[in-house]
Amino acid sequence: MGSRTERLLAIKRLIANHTISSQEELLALLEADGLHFTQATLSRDLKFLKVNKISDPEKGYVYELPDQHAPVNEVAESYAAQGFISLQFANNLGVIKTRPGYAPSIAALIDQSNPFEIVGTIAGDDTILIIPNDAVKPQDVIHCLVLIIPELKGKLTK
Amino acid sequence: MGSRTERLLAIKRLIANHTISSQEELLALLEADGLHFTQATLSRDLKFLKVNKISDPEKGYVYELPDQHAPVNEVAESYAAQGFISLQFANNLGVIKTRPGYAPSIAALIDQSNPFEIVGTIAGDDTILIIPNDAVKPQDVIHCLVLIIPELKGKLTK
DNA sequence: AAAGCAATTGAATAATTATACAAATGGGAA
DNA sequence: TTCCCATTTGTATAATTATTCAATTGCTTT
Repeated sequence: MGSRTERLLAIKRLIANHTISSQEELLALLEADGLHFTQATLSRDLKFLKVNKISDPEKGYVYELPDQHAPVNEVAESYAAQGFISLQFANNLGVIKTRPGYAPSIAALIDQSNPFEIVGTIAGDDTILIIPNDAVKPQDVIHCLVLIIPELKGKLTK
Repeated sequence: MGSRTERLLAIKRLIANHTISSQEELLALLEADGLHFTQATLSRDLKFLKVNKISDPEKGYVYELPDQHAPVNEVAESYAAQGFISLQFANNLGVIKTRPGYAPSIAALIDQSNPFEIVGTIAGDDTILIIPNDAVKPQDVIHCLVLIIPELKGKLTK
């Protein structure tokens, strides 16, 4: 079951919280989390996640998650954030309630950043259905949404 | 003389204008420009220039220049741009004239982004002296300043 | 359940990038 | 100039990352 997804989530979390400069190093952290696999797989995962390697004053180069925070203009983003009302989960499906008419624009933001955690969204007028990937838990979806629309931070209860 | 600097400038220019995914590839472009040296040197140069390698939909990963456009807040930037009057060169020294009192804040922006082309700046009240690196030509300094303060584009005559 | 197919993975290895070390180069100071 | 010292560079090699290929795993269909 969800082994690959679980691993991908762990990789994202580790890169977000640590300063890591090689696959070997990341591999060790994953081992410590009980996830056991090889460098070849990790190399493929990093490529899949579009992880970048950027200059770091301390460690030369370190891994960095791509900007989920898409290059969409900020106006669209704060407009969308304004329409957000709530997020709830039923099993692992997410349902966002918005002010009337806001659902499509918020869903568009999510679709554009296209995180692997979310397979797709369906927007009506004031409701969005979020379909998470296998083995992705509500908490992961929430984490993801905050990266996409920073304004949501705080509005999303755990 | 100025061979290293010339090479660094060429590397920046090539990375800015091409989509390059390996040192070997970059090396070939430099050869085409008449610059001849080895991969080891290139590796060191890329580290020196803090060039990043980021995910690219077409070529997997490609080199990207670091944001000279520093993480300073945009307010400071547009404020500074507003005070700019002119830039002139005497030999290879640059002199920026600003409205009274603006020199320090503009100089601070330049200092913060710390491009290798500029060794340092000295700001009075309405004048900034820009001291370029060996072999760096006015055109390179101009190119550099536009990256740091985009608002200057157009205001800077070649 | 068995067959078929696509997706995932590991082991081995290829390809790429970084570095140790020695040689060369480029200024100053005497 | 000559000596010294620091910087830069190439060669060879180490370290790191990507990929090939075969094996395995997971589903779907029959």
